Amino acid sequence: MDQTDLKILNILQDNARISISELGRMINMTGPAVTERIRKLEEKEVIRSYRAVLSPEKLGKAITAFVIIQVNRCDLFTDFCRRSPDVAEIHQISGQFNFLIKVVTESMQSLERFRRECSEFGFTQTMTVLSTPFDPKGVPLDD
Amino acid sequence: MDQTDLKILNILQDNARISISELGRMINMTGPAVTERIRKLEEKEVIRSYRAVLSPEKLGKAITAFVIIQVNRCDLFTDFCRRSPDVAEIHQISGQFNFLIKVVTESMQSLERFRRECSEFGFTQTMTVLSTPFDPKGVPLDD
DNA sequence: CCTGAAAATAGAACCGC
DNA sequence: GCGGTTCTATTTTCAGG
Repeated sequence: MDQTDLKILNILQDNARISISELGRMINMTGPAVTERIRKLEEKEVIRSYRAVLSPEKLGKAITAFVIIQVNRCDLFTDFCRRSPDVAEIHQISGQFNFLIKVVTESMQSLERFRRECSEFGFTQTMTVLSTPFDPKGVPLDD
Repeated sequence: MDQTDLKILNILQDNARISISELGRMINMTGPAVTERIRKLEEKEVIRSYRAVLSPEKLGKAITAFVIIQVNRCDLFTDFCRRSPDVAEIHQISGQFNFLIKVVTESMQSLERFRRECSEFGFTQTMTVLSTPFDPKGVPLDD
């Protein structure tokens, strides 16, 4: 894991669809050398995946919210979240509440429906997202 | 925005580095047709970006936490977050706390340092991530 | 890590529906 | 508008050094 790898990661983090040859040009390296480095970074799972980032609002999901919840049956709740199309992320956390989940859903109605389902598992608190000042950053890498 | 677009989005959401021709094969469409649809989806910003998803832990960022905070000077705080390398995400939220931020940082020490900096802006509460049962899902699209 | 040739792909122009 | 075809330039892959 050297400077070159960090450069590659920084570029792919910003533009996952760049061609290998253009990436190579940017860092003065030939295609095969870049390909091999990327292969190793994928193998070590430094790179986990390549994803297109979509706009939920333009796909009928107007509401984003974070729900924290205090549950007993952790496995059951995790399974419920895995199956729920409204759950985008789930994290087990320290503190009074033991899960924080990110919900992306159609409307306030569907959010409320979801929250009610959740309350079967424990006490919840909902924080609706009003705005997101800037797009999620990737992992900051200094090369 | 039809079934075909949804199929394309689903595929790119899962594998942003797939070749246009393979994508075309998967949905029985020629390359140029796929390219044109993707171009329009990018233009409409249904597709916002293509990103490589990296493992923070494998890049020296062992700790993830969510911090909620009650601030008065919103702009100042947002600028602070924009500049901080520890802030991965920021959301303005409803409720007692008005911001929720996702922090990805080296260690508990650096998290505590960050939290102290934050407390200049207002009352904070930190929820450290213990585990993430499953990787963030994309936007669920039924085609 | 580079080179070089073969295979695959992407992009542009154009056609028909 | 929509997608298909063809042709060319570029890219990717794989062998070998």
